[in-house]
Amino acid sequence: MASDQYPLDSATDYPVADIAAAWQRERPGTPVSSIGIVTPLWRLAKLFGDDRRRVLSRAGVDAATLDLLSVLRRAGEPYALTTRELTARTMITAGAISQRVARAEREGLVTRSPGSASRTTSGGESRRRSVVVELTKAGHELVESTVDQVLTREADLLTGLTAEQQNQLADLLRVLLQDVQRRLNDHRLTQVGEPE
Amino acid sequence: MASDQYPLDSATDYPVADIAAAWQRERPGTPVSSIGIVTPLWRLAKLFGDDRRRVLSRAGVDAATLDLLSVLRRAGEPYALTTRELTARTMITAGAISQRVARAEREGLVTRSPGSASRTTSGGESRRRSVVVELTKAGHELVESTVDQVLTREADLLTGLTAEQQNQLADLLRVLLQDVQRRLNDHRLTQVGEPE
DNA sequence: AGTGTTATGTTTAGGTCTAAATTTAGGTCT
DNA sequence: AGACCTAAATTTAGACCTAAACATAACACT
Repeated sequence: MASDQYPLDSATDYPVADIAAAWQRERPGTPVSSIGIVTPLWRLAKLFGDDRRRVLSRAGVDAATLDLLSVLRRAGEPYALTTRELTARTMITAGAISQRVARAEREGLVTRSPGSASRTTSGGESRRRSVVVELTKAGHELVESTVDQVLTREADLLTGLTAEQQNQLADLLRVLLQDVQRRLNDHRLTQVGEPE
Repeated sequence: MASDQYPLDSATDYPVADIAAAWQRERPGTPVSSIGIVTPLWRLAKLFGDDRRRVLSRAGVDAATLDLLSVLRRAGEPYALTTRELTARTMITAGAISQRVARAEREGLVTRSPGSASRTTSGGESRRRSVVVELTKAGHELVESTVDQVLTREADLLTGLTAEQQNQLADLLRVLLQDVQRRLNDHRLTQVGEPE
């Protein structure tokens, strides 16, 4: 049976509201105000992530690799970016990019080549050492054959909200994301712990 | 320098809107409607998760362990639950729970003991074999000393939204979460791929 | 009681990530 | 040119997770 393994229905019986209530009961005064947002945010991210992984496993790819390929594909011709640019667009560390690229290269989905001979590109940005990652034919095809499937699936999962609700939600998330990013760039943990 | 490593400012320069636009440009017809919700959802979950991890690393705990301890703490006296109950409340697989508990036990934060002699508990639920995980004094103290810190920090990160916006967002997320959970329980991938 | 079934837990293999250490190439300065 | 500097990329160690295989205790039924 499958339901032994999958926590698909997990936490269904433990609504987010109960968590805040439990803290209040156990530790009156606990600042629970964030729970109503942060917890469902995590749960939804997990559900969407797990679902995407399962959809992609049929195509023989993992979500991390497809993410890499998608960034390259979206960049448009010639479907090539430096490692540095990949890091900037991907929310993961440079080390993780290295590993992603190494895996994808091993599978023939991308190629890696020493970046252009520098010599200050047209602009003025002195690209030091750089590695250019480029989509191969196989990589390109893999994106083409899976992206619509993934995005269609995810759109389906959102149909529980009306179009208007979806717009509202998207707006709120956009605003919050921007603000949180700004905050984290400013005081990066500066005042959280002890005065030093 | 630290900013080499941390992708804290990551994707700041690549707004979510650009992703959908890029797909439209590269592959007209791609169903991009979900991107405005799913992508910021993931980014926010990652930002909050990374931030929590950093806050907790000062206290010498990892987020996964604190999550386990918190569930036990919130359950109230006697701060003990079976592995099965933990799995139900935690959104991760039974195997992962085993590992979390093993780690926490190794650090003296919880104890594990063979469950009660079954004998159909008061209700009618015939608890088969079960393992009871219980918070130790050290585990209890660790929760007490970190929870407020974590929750306060997260509430701070949300202050970019007005109280009303926060309520709206929480409502939408609650509705969506419930609906997505229901959908995943029904057709678990049933009609996604090829007809078989 | 004996046998099969099944709920429950644990282990293992493989994959991914972060943070920190390390390597390497391009630029700089004298 | 030679020594230094430093950005960029990679490697490594450790943590965590899933999926699947495995182990085992309780139950049910004859």
